[in-house]
Amino acid sequence: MSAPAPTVAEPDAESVLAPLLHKLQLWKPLDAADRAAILALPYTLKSLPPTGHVVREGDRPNCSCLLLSGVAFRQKLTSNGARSILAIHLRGDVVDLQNSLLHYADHSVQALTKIEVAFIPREAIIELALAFPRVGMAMWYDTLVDGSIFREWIANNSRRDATTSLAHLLCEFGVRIEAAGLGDRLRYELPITQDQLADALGLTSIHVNRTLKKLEGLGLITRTQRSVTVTEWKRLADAGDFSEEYLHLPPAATHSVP
Amino acid sequence: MSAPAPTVAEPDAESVLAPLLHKLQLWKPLDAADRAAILALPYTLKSLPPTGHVVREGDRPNCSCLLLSGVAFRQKLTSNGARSILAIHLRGDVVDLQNSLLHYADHSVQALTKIEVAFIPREAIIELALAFPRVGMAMWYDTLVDGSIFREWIANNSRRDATTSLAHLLCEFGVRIEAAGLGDRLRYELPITQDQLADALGLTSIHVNRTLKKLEGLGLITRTQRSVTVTEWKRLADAGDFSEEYLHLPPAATHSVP
DNA sequence: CGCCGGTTTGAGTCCATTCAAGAGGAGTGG
DNA sequence: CCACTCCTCTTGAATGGACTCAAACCGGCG
Repeated sequence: MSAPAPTVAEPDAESVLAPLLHKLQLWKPLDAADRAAILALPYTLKSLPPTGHVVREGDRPNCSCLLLSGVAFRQKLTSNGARSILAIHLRGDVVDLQNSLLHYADHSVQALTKIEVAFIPREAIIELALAFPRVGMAMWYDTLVDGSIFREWIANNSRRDATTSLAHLLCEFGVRIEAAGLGDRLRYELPITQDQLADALGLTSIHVNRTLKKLEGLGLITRTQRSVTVTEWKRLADAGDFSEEYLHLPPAATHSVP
Repeated sequence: MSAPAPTVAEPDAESVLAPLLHKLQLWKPLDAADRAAILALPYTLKSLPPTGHVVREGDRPNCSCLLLSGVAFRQKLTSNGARSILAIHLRGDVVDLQNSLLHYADHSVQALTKIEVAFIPREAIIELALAFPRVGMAMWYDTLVDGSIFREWIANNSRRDATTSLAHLLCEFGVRIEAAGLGDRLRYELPITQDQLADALGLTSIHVNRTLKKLEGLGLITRTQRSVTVTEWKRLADAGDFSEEYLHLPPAATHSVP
């Protein structure tokens, strides 16, 4: 690990971990030393094709994994062979703090699209958190927000019908894509199959298909190949019982939508 | 909810916050200074009757809340008037880190039984985490484990049928009660109504009732008034697709069961 | 004793599933 | 450029697990 120098050590070193820095600063300001320490984290780059595994359930990983580009998801398998998708992750998300810090992977993390990731040794993260407590706090906050989204998913998959929960999920994607600077909540690309949507909602892909058509019929969304475009935000949010407080985004992270 | 005024440590201060210390040391060793700092946290005691609110959805709490005795739960309401129970908490759990640190309560926390809680000002927790990074790490770990349980609940409520998910939940209660030193996984008291079980599983109380009777008929459990006793651990765990890795308990925390 | 919250049971209904089959696109290789 | 294949999407019909509605049963408690 190199010393946190104010000058650029490597031309692109800073830019590679920049998404992490951006994410951690969403909630709490960090000073120059904090920022330098984050950017000085050691890492290994890797590229994975769709369905490639970042980590498998049951592994004992010793690296965390920062998602640099593309979309990834967490999943768990049940004994009856069904799959449950637990979370969807975008650029800047640290997708494997949980498994790495806890020493045991209670779920898998896989690429949804082609992704690029940076593997960061667990020990480096622990040292960072101990030496720079503000950074540790920031990562803790990130974990708290993840937990908030998990809670919303429990309610979404337990107490909302298919139409409502699908609309809700589409809203969440829109807001998070916007917050990550990857698009507009009103018009974003969603590179996810109906099969995967079904596993994220606890439904069957057949019913997801029918529900998508229903939302389309209601004029809330339009669809093209394997992607969904939201056309009526307000009505979709109402249909999905969606309000974004649970994402705990700072005001600056989202644009106001009339 | 208003902030209870921090009180000066009393003679029995150490024993009051001891459950917190015990919980935080489950995963990582802490040194004497760390332990002393935890026990020196300011707090206000409060007792709540069943259904009493620790925090309400939409509040902006400035205190976290440590559960000293009794059972509490987190819940969210959906627009159709349904309730989703997101977590059950036992002695030693810090039940409101999420809402307090994130400044906005995305869900409510309520007493299931009569409970005793210690309110701890948010600022004191933040200062503790910054001044004693190992303690900050320990709290972060605790949040990570909470997240792991949330994930399991997503899968449980999405991809398991009523019989399996109920059996799973009964197993989780048993292991956690045992780990908290409150009883034996083979024979524990469960002060929860079928209505509440239903809201935790995304079912109706009527169906929970029938499913409980089914498990009883299979000889996996026996029931008395408002409490459940597990009689056949192994078979219940099999029926519930349960393995306790997701609880991330240290080996010492659970007794081996033949 | 009579209320009251929780439990139990029955009968009918419905949302989502299963089963089955066809249509559409994207990529591959001849 | 055209098969050919694979994967996903789409649609229909029948089934089923969980729900709704409704009523009776309990046990604790004022």
